[in-house]
Amino acid sequence: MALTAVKGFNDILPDETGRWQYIEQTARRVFELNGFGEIRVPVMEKTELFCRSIGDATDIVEKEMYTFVDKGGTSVTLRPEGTAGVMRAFIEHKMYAQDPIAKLYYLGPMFRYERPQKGRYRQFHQIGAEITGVNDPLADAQVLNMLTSFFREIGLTEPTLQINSLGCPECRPAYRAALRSFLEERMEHLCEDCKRRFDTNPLRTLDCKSQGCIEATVGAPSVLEHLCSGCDDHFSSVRRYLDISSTPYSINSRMVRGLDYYTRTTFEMVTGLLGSQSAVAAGGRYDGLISQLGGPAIPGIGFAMGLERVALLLGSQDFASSPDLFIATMGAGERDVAFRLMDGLLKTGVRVEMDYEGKSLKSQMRRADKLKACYSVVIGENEVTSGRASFKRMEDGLQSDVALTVDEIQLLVRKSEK
RNA sequence: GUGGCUGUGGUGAAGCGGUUAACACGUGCGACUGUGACUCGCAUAUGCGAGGGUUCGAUACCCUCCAGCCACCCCA
Repeated sequence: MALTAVKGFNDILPDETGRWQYIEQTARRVFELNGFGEIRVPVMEKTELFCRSIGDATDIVEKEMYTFVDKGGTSVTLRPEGTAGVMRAFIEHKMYAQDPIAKLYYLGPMFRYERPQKGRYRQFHQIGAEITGVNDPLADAQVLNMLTSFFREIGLTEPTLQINSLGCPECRPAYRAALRSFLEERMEHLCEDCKRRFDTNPLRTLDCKSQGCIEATVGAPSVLEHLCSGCDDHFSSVRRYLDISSTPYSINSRMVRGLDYYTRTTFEMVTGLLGSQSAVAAGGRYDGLISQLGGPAIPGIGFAMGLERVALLLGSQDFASSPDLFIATMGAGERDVAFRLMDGLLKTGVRVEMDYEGKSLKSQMRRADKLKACYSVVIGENEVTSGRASFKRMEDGLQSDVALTVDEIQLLVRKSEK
C-alpha cells in the first residue's frame, strides 16, 4: 500500500455519506426548530483555551491533544471538543452585549489522540448545541427535550437519557470530602487508577468499571444528597419540567464528567449497543466556564453527540438516491440528441444519466439497472426521426410510448414519483 | 499508554512447505441477432502486509516491524 490515511483518521465513502447527511439534516431541522442558529468556528485554537476550559488535569488535556507550535511560535491545538471554541467566539465577538441569551449549534470534526476502537477515532465528528445566559432550569429541560426528540426523529429509541447533578462550587467540595472519607476506608479494594484519582478526582471512582471499585463504592454517598439548596431546587425543577413534557429519563447519581467545567445538571444519552462506547451524546451545565475564559459571568448549558456513534446505531440503511431516467444511445449521431435531452431535463430537476463511452446497448442497459434508474429509454435512428420512443419502467419492464420532449418526459417522471 | 486477535484480489474467503493460489460475490466484455434483472461463456492477484531468517524450496515455520480490529483506559 503506497499511501494510506493517518491512523484513526477515516474516509467516509459515498455509500456512507447518505447516512451522515441524514443525521446532519435531522439535527439541523430539530435544532433550528428549537431556535438554535449554526455557528462555525475554527478546528484549531490556541492551546491555552483548552487548558483553561477543559481542565489541565484531565486526560484530554494531559495526553490526548494534537498540540504543536506553529511557524510563528504559537502553541496551537486541534480542537478536542466544541464547547470551548464556541464560548471563545461568544466572548470574543461580545455576542452577550446584544443578547446574553444565545442558542448556538455547531458540527464538525474533533481530534483526540486516542487508541482507535469501535466508535472511537482520532478524528471524529460531533454535533453540539449550547444555550448561554439562562440560569433557569427551563433551559436544561429544553436542551434535554431537544436531544430526546432528535433521537426520536431520526428513528432511534435505543439510547436512553440519564441525568444527574454535580452541584456547584458551593456544595461540591463538601460532597467531595464526604466521598473521600468513604473511599479512604476502602482504599485497599480500589484499582490503581482510582487510588491515584483519590487526590485529583475522587468522583471518577464512582464511574470506574473495575470490579473492585464497583463493589467498594456500594453504599457510597450520593451527590444528590449533598446538593446545596440552590442546586437541589434547580435539579428538582429540571425533573419537574421533564415530567411536564413527558420526557423519559432515569437518574444516575454516579454519572461524572471528564471535563472540569461542568456544574449542576449533567446528562448522557446511553446505549448498550456500542460496547464500552456507551455514551452517544453527553453534556451538562457549565455556569463558570464563560467567566473562567475571561468573559462576563454568564451561565451556559449544552451537549455534544458523536456522529460516528449515531451512524453506528442507525446501521447500514440505504440512503442513496437513484436516477429518474437512463438514456441509452445507439450511435454517435443519437448521442447529440440524447445529450440535448439530458441537459434539458437536468435543468428542470429531473435526474438523468446517460452512457458516456459509446458502449454496447447491452452494457448501457446493465448500467441503467445497476444505477437503479426508474426509467430507461433507447434512442436510435428510428426514435430520432419519429421524435418518439418507448420508455421502459425498469421495475416491471412495462413500456410506454412517449414523445422525446423535456415536458412530456418530465410529466412521466413526476407522475411516477407520486 | 497496556493487553488480545488478525493480516491472501475490489469484497467474503480456501490453501497451512513443493506443479497453473480453489470457490463465491463484484467488476468488465460477450452470447440470447435494438433493451437490464434469469441463464451461459470469457476475462479479472505487479504472487499471498513489509523486511529479515530457517529450508533444496515458503503465502504457509521463526523473528522484527507495520497496519487493522477488539478490549482496557478515556470519552461523544
